[in-house]
Amino acid sequence: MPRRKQTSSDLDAATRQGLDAAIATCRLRGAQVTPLREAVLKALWLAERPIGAYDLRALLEETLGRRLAAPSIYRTLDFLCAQGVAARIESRNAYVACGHPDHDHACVFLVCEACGDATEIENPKVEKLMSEDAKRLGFTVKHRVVEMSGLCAPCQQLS
Amino acid sequence: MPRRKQTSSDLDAATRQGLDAAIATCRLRGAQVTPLREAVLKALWLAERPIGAYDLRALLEETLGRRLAAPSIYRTLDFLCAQGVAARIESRNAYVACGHPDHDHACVFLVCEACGDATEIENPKVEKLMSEDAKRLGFTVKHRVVEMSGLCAPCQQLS
DNA sequence: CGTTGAATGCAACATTGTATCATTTTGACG
DNA sequence: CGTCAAAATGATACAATGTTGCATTCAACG
Repeated sequence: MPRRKQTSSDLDAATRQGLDAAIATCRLRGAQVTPLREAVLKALWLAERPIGAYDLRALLEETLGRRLAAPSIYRTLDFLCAQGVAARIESRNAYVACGHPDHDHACVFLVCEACGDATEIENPKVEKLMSEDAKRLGFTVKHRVVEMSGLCAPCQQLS
Repeated sequence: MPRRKQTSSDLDAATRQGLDAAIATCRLRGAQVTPLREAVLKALWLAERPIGAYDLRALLEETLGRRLAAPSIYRTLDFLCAQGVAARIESRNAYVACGHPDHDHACVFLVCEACGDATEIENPKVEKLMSEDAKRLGFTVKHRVVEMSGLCAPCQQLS
């Protein structure tokens, strides 16, 4: 009987790849990837869109078959965001798996108000311009939030 | 005894000017500027930095001398944000008076983690690049959130 | 005036996020 | 191995933020 990785056996190819890459990224940095952290990250990947901390908790309680306290969720999400393998969508109080964990970057999110989907893009020029603005003011940037809300292409067709 | 405008008699010049301009902007659009809305906007200007809805309520309860329900505050803030004379800082759950109400624009905020001050800048290039990204994806943008958190110049000196 | 839609008041509640401390797990080291 | 310290998790309670629904008041307009 062939042995398959427990972690990613029930995921499609792209998801498995992203998840495994994220885990590898954390490990390379010497960060502990505990079962809880892995489960939360996997749930984020499976959700495929931004999901609130409490919804995420409900999902996990289902799949893990046990109760999960709010602080555990938040701590884990903080960890994942700090590692760059997840991101918080500020305008939605929600979290999403991040597809580009390796290089330090500012994600730009396009969040559809209709379907809730979030598309993550990168735009180095935007980052550069923002950095220049900050530098001109002598401001040291720790974190960037760049989000657009509106209607995604598929949802516009429906209206 | 000279008659002075009640609204802005106890404000410095720049604040009075900004507040009056914001009120004028709303009126031009046919929006009602009620006493509550004016009081909230004035409090935002006086605060000079992002302030949470409940802190704002406490301030107003003090100056107005009466109780103020949470929904009243939120409705008023929603109105002011919709008019473009205030803005919500998503990464802080806070609100701030907006200095450029007339032209439709995406504000960029630099929020200092130490002193809490928020500097509002405009960068048409950033807006343009973001719009282009959205257009390329067929995404219709309704709202933009662009924020940077970190340390402002004065606060860096202290460390 | 009276009527109508907008704005506000009010109570209760829902959601989101934290503080604190006890307990368990992990990793390093002798 | 066994032990010890640090990290991670569990658990309870609570704080902060935001909303729903409905009653009431206000203001514009004929």
